[in-house]
Amino acid sequence: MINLFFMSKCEQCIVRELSSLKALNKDELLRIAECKTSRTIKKGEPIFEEGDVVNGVYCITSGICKMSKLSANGKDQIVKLIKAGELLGQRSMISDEPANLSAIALEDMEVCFIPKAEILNFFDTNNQFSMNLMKTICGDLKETSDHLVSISQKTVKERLAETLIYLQDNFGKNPDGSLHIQLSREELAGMIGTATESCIRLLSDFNKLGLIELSGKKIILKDMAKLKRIAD
Amino acid sequence: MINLFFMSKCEQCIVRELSSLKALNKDELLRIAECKTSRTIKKGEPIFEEGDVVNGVYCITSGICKMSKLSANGKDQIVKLIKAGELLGQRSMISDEPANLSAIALEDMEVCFIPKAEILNFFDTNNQFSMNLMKTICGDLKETSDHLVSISQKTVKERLAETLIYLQDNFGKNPDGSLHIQLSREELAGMIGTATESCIRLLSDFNKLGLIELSGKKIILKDMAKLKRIAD
DNA sequence: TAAAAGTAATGATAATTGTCATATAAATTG
DNA sequence: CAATTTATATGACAATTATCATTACTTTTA
Repeated sequence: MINLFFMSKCEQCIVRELSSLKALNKDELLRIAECKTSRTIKKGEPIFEEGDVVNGVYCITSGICKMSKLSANGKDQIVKLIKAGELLGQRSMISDEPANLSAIALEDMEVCFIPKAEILNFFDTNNQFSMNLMKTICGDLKETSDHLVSISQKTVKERLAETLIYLQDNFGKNPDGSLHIQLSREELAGMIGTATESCIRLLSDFNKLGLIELSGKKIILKDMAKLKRIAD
Repeated sequence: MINLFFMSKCEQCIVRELSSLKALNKDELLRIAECKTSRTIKKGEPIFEEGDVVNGVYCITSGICKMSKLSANGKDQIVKLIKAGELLGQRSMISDEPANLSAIALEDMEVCFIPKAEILNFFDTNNQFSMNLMKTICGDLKETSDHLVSISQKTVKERLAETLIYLQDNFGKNPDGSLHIQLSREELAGMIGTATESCIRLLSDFNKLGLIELSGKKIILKDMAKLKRIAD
């Protein structure tokens, strides 16, 4: 009865729908349900940090987190954002290395932890699963390469426009039209790779030009066409 | 007899020694030897270009190439360098997408092409091979993330020092002590993500400070300690 | 609710980096 | 080998971006 309960939970889980785990059959899901542990993470808290040994994979059931790295000058570069339905920690598990990036909650989160042994077992016995995992990581690699080229070749203004569009496209907007994802100015600066003040200044410029609207912490994209033109 | 000949060639191949292919057994190597095609690429020529459909994987038998992407402003960002012993085109093969980056020879190269069907077959039947491939791609992902943070957070001067050290550590030096890999100033600028003139200027500065020595196209690293300190 | 702490906004200024022009050196070609 | 092209180097200047200082606004905490 307890097993059925857990199994049903994993079966209906958003992570199962969206991630590599969709290749798992009922038996395999049952095994996960039996070994997984759930955790709640509060906004601002880490799931794991750079250098931690992560002996498994985290499934994001709800919430959003940032994957970032502290650089020598003390600034936090956000490499990637992760939302519900995705897995976390796959790379360091496969490479058998400590985490290269910190994962910190941007809102309250629910995550499930699946131990490494379980995942590696599926990797060996379920080709569709390993192929899915592989494709996910390849997708990450492409995204990161493109991000690298963008940071390297675009101006801060272009990157800000690009990032605002990215945030709306990937995390949606609230009923009032503002970006759903809540980033501080410092975090937004960390995403585009610039100083906080430069980021704030450009947001003000965009605001004055009517491209966006700022009300408190909320950002509303007003002129997508022009933003897209700036972003290239 | 012909098969034995080819098999022996693949068995002794540097790519077999160094890449994911080391997991293949004699039978599997024989199959590769039978289906592979070899090619010579001259310096400056592409193996494939951004957008090309690459229906397999290239083994680099000799030579070095750059993986780069043309950005909107016409500059070529070098994302990665690849040398003998490595595989090329794995990501786009697995993602089933056109190449995201161009691969262009920096010196004359010898490459072997292995069709996709063959590789995917090994992927399904040889767990060690798929694990190796996975680890390679995970390694690439880590490297690219770190490169991203470096480009985003370090100054051009820091990145130049870092890149010069990287080039010496990974591609060695000639008998006269100069960097073995031959990059034009434009390419070096494309690696560190800056304008060609800025790159040239900083090389001159490093030269005047005695950190490096420039003689023609050759670059000799003279003061590794100081270069490392600059690179952080 | 008032004080404190943190976050956002803006000005002033400095440092970094890019662009354009031009000179010099090296490589290629007829 | 001279002529042409290409790559490297440098100067002058402009644009972008960072840093530091200050103020205004929000949120948290006592």
